[in-house]
Amino acid sequence: MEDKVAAKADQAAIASPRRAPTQQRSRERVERMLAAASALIAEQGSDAMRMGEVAERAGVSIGSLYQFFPDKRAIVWALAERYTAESQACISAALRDVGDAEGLKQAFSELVDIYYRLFQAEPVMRDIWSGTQADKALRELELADSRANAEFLVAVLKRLRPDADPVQLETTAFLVWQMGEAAVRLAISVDREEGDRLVAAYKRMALRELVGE
Amino acid sequence: MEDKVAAKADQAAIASPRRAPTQQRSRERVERMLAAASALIAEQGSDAMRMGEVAERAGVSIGSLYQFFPDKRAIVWALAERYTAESQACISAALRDVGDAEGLKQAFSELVDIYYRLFQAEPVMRDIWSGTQADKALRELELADSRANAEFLVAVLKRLRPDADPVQLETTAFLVWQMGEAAVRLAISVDREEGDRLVAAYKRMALRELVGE
DNA sequence: ATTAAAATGTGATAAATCCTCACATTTGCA
DNA sequence: TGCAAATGTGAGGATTTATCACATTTTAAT
Repeated sequence: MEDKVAAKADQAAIASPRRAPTQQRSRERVERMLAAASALIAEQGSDAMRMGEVAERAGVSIGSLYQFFPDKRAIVWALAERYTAESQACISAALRDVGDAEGLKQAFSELVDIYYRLFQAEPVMRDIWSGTQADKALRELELADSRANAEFLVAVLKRLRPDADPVQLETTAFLVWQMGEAAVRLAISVDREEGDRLVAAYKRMALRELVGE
Repeated sequence: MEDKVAAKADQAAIASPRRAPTQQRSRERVERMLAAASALIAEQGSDAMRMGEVAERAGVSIGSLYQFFPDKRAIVWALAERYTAESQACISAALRDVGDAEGLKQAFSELVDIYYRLFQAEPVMRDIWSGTQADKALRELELADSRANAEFLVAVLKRLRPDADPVQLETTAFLVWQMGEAAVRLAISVDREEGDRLVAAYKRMALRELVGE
């Protein structure tokens, strides 16, 4: 019985490549697979993406695909991981040098804009982070990513308000960050004009919470 | 070619029962189908729910199931519609008699608590509104529901601040409402203690936006 | 260079699932 | 009563994921 539980826990944790490509040849092929998947997701969404089509477009057999990805979700996960790594670097850089409230306003506003534009321009990212809730592993990746990003925010807040309750700051930052992701997802699912208004409203709300107390 | 496009557009719009049950017999059977689906979703989630299992548990043939529901999503949609209808009535009642800022605080805080507890207690609702993003039709149902609920809030705000920009009020209410749904979904996906803190933080943030200006 | 082992590649096919359809039965009603 | 509409059935078509036994290529040790 314990085995079953352990196995289930692993299932979510593994997800990544079933077998790491060590040779040059296979590394290139895996790249082609990811590129093919990315293109198909952009065209039809990850749900409509077919493994056979991914293999065909990557110029490999379906067997090869499953050699490196244990299942369909693993491909999406792999793409999602790249996005989170990239965006974390970007966010960390943007918040690293913030020293006062005015700087936070600037940096935060800019980050929201970047995120908004990214979602508008990147169908793959949009698809992955919109369908997130359906996939347990992806959901957890997103939560972990969000927590990591919120930490950057917490670091800034601790500098600006050293006497505030740390737990309170953590909660606020995490909430504000998640609200931001939700706001952007919402904004891209309505028409452009309303989306812009919603993002602007979110910015005001978030900044009021972050700097004005 | 145009036919294909038209058909695809309809596909999302129809969703509801393929054929309305007019006789008593079939109405009862449809209820059994929905009850079976509800139970299975509570046990395993809507994704793992199998049409064959729904039919079996409802004591009907798979053919009967498809007589009244065009596809799997339609069953989930039907359940979702009931929840939205119920909750809209509840929300409308709670906000109808609000006359001043203090009343709004009370009513809003109570609504958030109810919503939070509902998500904790209702696995079906949790499942449906968490996997929302994957299904275009469901996503639109949720958006429409959210807009309708935001309207109740707008009505209150217009009473409290008759000189404010109506468009601005709409935007704020819609955003606040969506953030609330996101906050509750977030809260139930972390441990209880953190979830409580997040909901409390959301309440403060939202109320500050709604009444304090 | 030889060769064994490891890594990689292939595609027919097993398995799971959704949904349809031709036909049977029951109900409402003229 | 009898007929048309509504309802009920479940085997089977169609699609798609994922596996597996076997073939080929690469690595590295002798």
